[in-house]
Amino acid sequence: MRPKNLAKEQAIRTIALQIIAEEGLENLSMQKLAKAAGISPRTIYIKYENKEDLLIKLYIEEVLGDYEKALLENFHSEMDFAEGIKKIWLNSFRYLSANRHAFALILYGKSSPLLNRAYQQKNIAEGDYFKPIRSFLELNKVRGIITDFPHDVYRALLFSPLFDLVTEYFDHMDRPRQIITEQTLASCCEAVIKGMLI
Amino acid sequence: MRPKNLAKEQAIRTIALQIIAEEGLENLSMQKLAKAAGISPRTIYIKYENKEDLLIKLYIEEVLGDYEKALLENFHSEMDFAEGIKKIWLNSFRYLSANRHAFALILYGKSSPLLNRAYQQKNIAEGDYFKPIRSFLELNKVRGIITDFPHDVYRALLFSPLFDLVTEYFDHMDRPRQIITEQTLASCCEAVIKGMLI
DNA sequence: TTATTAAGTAAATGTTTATTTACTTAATAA
DNA sequence: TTATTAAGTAAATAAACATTTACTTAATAA
Repeated sequence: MRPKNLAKEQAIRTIALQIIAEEGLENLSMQKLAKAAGISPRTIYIKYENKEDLLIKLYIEEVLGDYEKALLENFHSEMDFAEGIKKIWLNSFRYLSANRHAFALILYGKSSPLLNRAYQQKNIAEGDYFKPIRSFLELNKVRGIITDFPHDVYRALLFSPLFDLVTEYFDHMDRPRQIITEQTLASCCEAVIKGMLI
Repeated sequence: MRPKNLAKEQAIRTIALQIIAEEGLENLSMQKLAKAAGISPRTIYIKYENKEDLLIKLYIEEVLGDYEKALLENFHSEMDFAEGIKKIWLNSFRYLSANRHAFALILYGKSSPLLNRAYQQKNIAEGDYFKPIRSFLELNKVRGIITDFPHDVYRALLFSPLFDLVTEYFDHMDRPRQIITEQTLASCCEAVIKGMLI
């Protein structure tokens, strides 16, 4: 039996993310992807059932999976609160700024009904969101270190300003002056920490 | 000369937003839109040059224009800081939760390169973002009430957790239990205020 | 060596796409 | 009343779309 060419599978993923980041999800077509990856359209269908399957697997398994791994590096539920939050922010920023094409698909995950639905289903199956972060917050809540908010509020405070600044970071990179730095990010992180502390 | 039927123009906008919210921007086609609006495809081209023009005008002029108006209702640059922020949050929440189809396009504004570019160009032409909010923040900064952050950080803290919670609010409405309330939002708003105060 | 089998290709499929053509309608201004 | 004109329609166009068909290739196992 002829073995799979893993470089081709990788090319499909890489080029798909590139097209999504540069031209938008609404301009990704199977033929364009195949041509840009230097393969036949049929080859995409060896691994993926159809276009929706490709997008969902790319989003859930590849992109979110990788991001989750990077996010939690050297993070532990028992860390000091401020240290833990700073670790998450720095891990996120490092990963997302080094993977701007992946970041583009993460952003689509918030707007596209297809990807959004896939994410909800994953959460129903695997639990709401990154477990170590959930228990970290729970721990600091019961210890009386942070205010008792619903988890949605913790998540909103913790991730959304960070994502917003990463977007801004890329926008500025494409223009003359670059305003957002790791230091800007750190100061925003401090504000978030302050807002959560009792 | 035959006069324009304004109801048809309105239908194009309303139905376009509905399709984007329910099926995604990537599944909006001119023919689907025309059929759903009960008009001929040609009629869309009376007002809009092409599909991109329709999307950009819908986003920049209709949706963002309306949101900006709603946002600033009864808001003044000279307001007390906490009062001002709460006003913005409540105005936003009221508008966005009453206009979920518009909100869907606002979310695409953050992911779609087409809409994102249009937004940048609007900002270059008209100034970075909502002017009264900008001067409100500037005023509170020079008065020593809030920490001196770059404006991108203010914006990230002020708007992105709010948007995140509105998304969550809609998600929960589609499922059995509704968790996010105006009160949840208010508690997140308090955390944001706390994080910004000196 | 050769039969087997999945990987992979090029080209074709039928459908959907954005946009246009050729025409009709409904109002106004003369 | 009627000529004019933009609004509007239905149907057509050509390109692009997702997916499949029919075939070839490259490895393994016998």
